[in-house]
Amino acid sequence: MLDIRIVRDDLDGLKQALATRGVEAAVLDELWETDQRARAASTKRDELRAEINSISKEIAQLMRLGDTESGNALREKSRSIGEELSELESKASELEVERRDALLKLPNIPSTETPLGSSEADNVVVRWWSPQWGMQNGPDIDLPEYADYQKKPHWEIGSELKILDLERAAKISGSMFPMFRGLGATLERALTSFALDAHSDAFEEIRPPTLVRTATMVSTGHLPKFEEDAYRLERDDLYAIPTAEVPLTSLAKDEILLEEDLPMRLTAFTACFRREAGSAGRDTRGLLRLHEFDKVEILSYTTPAQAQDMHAELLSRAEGLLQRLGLTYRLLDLCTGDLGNSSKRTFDLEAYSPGTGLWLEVSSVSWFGDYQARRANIRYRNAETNQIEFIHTLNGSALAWARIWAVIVETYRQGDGSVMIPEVLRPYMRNLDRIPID
RNA sequence: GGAGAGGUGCCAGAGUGGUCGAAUGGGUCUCACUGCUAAUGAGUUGACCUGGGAAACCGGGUCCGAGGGUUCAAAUCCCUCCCUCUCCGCCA
Repeated sequence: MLDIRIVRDDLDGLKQALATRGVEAAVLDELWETDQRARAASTKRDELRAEINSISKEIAQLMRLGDTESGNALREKSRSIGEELSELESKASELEVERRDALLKLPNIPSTETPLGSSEADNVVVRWWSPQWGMQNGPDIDLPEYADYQKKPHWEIGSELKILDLERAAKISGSMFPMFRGLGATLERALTSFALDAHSDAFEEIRPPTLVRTATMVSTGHLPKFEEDAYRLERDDLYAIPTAEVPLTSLAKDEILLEEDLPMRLTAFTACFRREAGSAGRDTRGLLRLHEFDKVEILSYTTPAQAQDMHAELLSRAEGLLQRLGLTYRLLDLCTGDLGNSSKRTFDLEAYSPGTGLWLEVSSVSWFGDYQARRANIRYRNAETNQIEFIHTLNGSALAWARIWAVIVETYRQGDGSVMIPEVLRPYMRNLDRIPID
């Protein structure tokens, strides 16, 4: 959520900033108008309340003195003001709700460093990395050479090795729900332990709930605008989380933190649920797009001053995992048109899938400024000024498993059809070195 | 799911219709006293909205789990919901 003061103080600047993400100026004009009316109404409401408050005090005094006659006269007066007041109260709260709803639907202001653009085609490839060539800057990519036996899509490898059973998963839950079996399931579990251990030097491991209240979804910006994307359990008014970002961001909801406790670093492994409404048929084969997948998330609460360094830290942690897994990836700086609603700046990491020839998004590392902190009402006391300020939130996937699983089985497929296990995972897989063809 | 008890400021805890943003104790911070620590004494200490002011600050409003209602007036009475605890039931 943006600070309403920006609308009041710099409407034109805001129009310009949000135009880069497709917000029309008229929307902001309307919000400005609503704010003016809301403030006028609440000022008037407060005046009437003040009057009733002081009359009530007078009545109390008169009654104590036994002057019931004057008291009753004042009662009558207060009652008639009360009628006027209740009209104003409902008008004011209507306007306040209208203002809040409009404000909740506005996206964040992009960082000045975020590249301008209107769609994912305008995202900037910053650098890429492969085990063969190491780190390279710039958008021009020479892919490592892949053998023909690596160019088999993971869904074929998965059924060949009996480690992925999409048919039976569909029987159980429908399409786009995966089921891993045997060493395929073990691989998922190994990835999880590997990642959580990798962050354990600085991050507190959390196992949060996966079903959350409406307010929790609003805090991160997933509601009210993206209702269609979430699974909802209507009967109990709960939502299935699309990412661990949702519960972790609300961990400190309504709290005032001490500056000395910042930055806070949290990591969590959860299943993630996405309806993927509107994306039917688009890159949905195998594990490319799922309704349910596992992910390890890293998240941080910081002061505004710490945010930039933390963004770099989260990014390098996510990249570090990809490198240790030996997977080719590239780093994208998302443009204003492709940026997530709540984000000021986002880097995506895409791993290369030799089996499909696609770059698969496996991590998204975002800086949200105080946008989510305002929604969740998470603040801290600035030790220097002693003022209470909103914190900044940042988070990133490290990493999203189903797609990583896919890229691993393709990348590490051998000539004989078996899949080599990346060395860093072997301790988590009973020291096996390969998934054999049986 | 059933029965009961409860949710008040940083913490504990009083307060059953007006003088309550709220006693008291603890904590915090400041000052005094003391050779140091401790102890003692005095003072201090909420958030949010809004108007004024360059600012310090001043005025008004809201907030006693949340939302609604009764009343001239609600922490206090009524309704709904949420949460916590105890017992019972069920259960991994």
